[in-house]
Amino acid sequence: MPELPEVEAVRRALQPVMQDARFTSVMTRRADLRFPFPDRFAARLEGQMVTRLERRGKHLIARLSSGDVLLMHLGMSGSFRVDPPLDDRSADTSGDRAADGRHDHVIFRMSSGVTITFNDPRRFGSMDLISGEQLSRHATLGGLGPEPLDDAFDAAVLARACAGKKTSLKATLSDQRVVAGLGNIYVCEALHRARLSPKRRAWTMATRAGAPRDAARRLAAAIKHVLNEAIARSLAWQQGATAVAADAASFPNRFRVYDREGARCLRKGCDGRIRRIVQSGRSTFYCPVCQR
DNA sequence: CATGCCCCCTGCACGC
DNA sequence: TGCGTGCAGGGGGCAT
Repeated sequence: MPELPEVEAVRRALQPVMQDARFTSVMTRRADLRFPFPDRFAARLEGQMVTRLERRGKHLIARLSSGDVLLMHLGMSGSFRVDPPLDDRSADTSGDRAADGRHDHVIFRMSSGVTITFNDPRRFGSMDLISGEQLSRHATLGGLGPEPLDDAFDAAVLARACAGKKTSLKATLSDQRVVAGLGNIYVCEALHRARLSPKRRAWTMATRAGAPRDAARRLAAAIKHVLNEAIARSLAWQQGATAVAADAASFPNRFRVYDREGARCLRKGCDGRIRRIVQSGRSTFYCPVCQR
């Protein structure tokens, strides 16, 4: 389930092979992912150079020399695979890669000779091609909240976003309009690190007498911490893998609460056990002892 | 507007 | 061993 850290790791892996390279050929192997590919998708990409590969929340944004913008989303199961030019490949390519080509939906051949393949079993991912003009008033991207790793995102910003919100902290942090890029896993992790209950009402983070409460400070810091840590881990893992992986949950033992129902809380001095509840139809993992 | 819920889809962990 | 069932979740859309 790629969230911000995994998408950022994918961006960094793709950047050297995509940026400043042209699309030599583009092949889609079905008519849609989450929604249909736009008209003339391949034709509009071919011959264009990627001038920048950016990330916003969980979205990948490739700016093209034509002025168009290629928007990519990994959904829940999307990943990219980078294959070197044919004559550079070793004879034995069996083994390490997710060899199932059944879900290879898009194949980019770049002017550098590399092939970039988008694989997505569940097809919750998407690709869209829009003009730069459309990008500036894109409903979803335009509505995204701040980037949590930017300096501009701090306790005061978070507190302001929480002001007046009657919903839970879990639902609030999962809302991409509040802060961009968090998903189920890192919301759980950040709340645990900040010692805040996922059930707590969001408005309790709001400023008091103009200053952010301690809880808001802890939460903003915890969000940054868990994301930075996860990015480092994703990058480290990538080094040893052929696939540009995007499945956070496939890393064993990397979470302190997520998917640890019934296990001991890992906070030093806490003897709680991790509980699983359902909020907005999704699993929440937390420690009822140290998270208040 | 805010909020909650359903749905899309497939792989996988279960239970029998 | 094989089959059925239910669950996982990002985000868009819709009902309340």
